[in-house]
Amino acid sequence: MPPSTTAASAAAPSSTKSATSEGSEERFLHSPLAREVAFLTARARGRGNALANQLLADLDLKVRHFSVLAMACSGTNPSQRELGGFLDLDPSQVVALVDVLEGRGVIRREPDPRDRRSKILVATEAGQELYAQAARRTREAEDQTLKKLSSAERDQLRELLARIVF
Amino acid sequence: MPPSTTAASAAAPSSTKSATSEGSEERFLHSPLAREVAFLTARARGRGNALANQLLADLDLKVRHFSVLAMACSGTNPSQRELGGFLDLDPSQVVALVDVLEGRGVIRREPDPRDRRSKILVATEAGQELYAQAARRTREAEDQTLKKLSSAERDQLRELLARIVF
DNA sequence: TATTGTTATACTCTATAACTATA
DNA sequence: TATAGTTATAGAGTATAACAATA
Repeated sequence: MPPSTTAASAAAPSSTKSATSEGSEERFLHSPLAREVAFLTARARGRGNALANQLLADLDLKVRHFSVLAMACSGTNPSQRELGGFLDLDPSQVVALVDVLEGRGVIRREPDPRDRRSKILVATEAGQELYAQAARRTREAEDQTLKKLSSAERDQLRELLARIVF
Repeated sequence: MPPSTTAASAAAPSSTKSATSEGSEERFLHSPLAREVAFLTARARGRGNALANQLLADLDLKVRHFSVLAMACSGTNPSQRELGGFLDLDPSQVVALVDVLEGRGVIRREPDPRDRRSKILVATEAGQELYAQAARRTREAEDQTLKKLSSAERDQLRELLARIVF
């Protein structure tokens, strides 16, 4: 998911919300916009991202960094270019994210035997451990996000989403 | 998708992509990340947003403006605060978006009889027309995004997404 | 001639705080 | 005292162009 932007606001304390703002949700449920998949996915990603960023905060990670770390831990040995393509990240963004994670010693840039221009991303020992902790938190975030769905419905949602994005 | 950000890059010409980047998608399909709903919704929102922004470009609209216009046309008479809550927009962002749309003469700020602090958003005649044209384009974008799904599957996806975000 | 990673830069989007007018 | 809208500002996130090394 990309990015972490809407994070803070969306996941912010809901304690201070006014009665008016709260009750209006129901009123808007039948608006045409509420039926658009684009709107629904945007909202889902906003909420999900916000929650995940919140749960990852104590590891000093954001979703965007987590995604890179996850791919470095996946055993697929992605090049920076490939990673950017998969995560919808600009090559320059990949550089910045990898710099941070490499600076923390959790991933490494390794030379590609097939192409000396390319750099393969792999996780270090410490990276695998950090990923294990982080993945626990993102699983918790997902579980909370999908709490209204049964196990079968969750699989169904995953399958439908995968079909439209791959 | 989200707002417009990832737009350009994601929807950009795919003609120049290297063979390596293209083929790697399949290799990453079995990575843990590809099974996370957060990742899938992020990617869906990114692609959808990019495509919608592209199709709305000739109307000089972006998804974020379209969303505000759509709500102003919905007959639900949202206040700016309510709109921000529904669209996950900061109050200050709402001001900026409404300024633009009001400047174009497609929506109006009307006084709230119940609360003189609040301002109700409604569409003008021109706004309704612009919305009609824009909605045609977003429907086209959605149709293209969901082209691999049957009608029943599309409804199912909408229903599942709605359950987790409302 | 084209591509990978990199850097620098600008632009968009988002978040924060402070102000006003109402409540 | 709290809320709606506004303003100004800063910060993330993202996109663009140009460059060196390699293909």
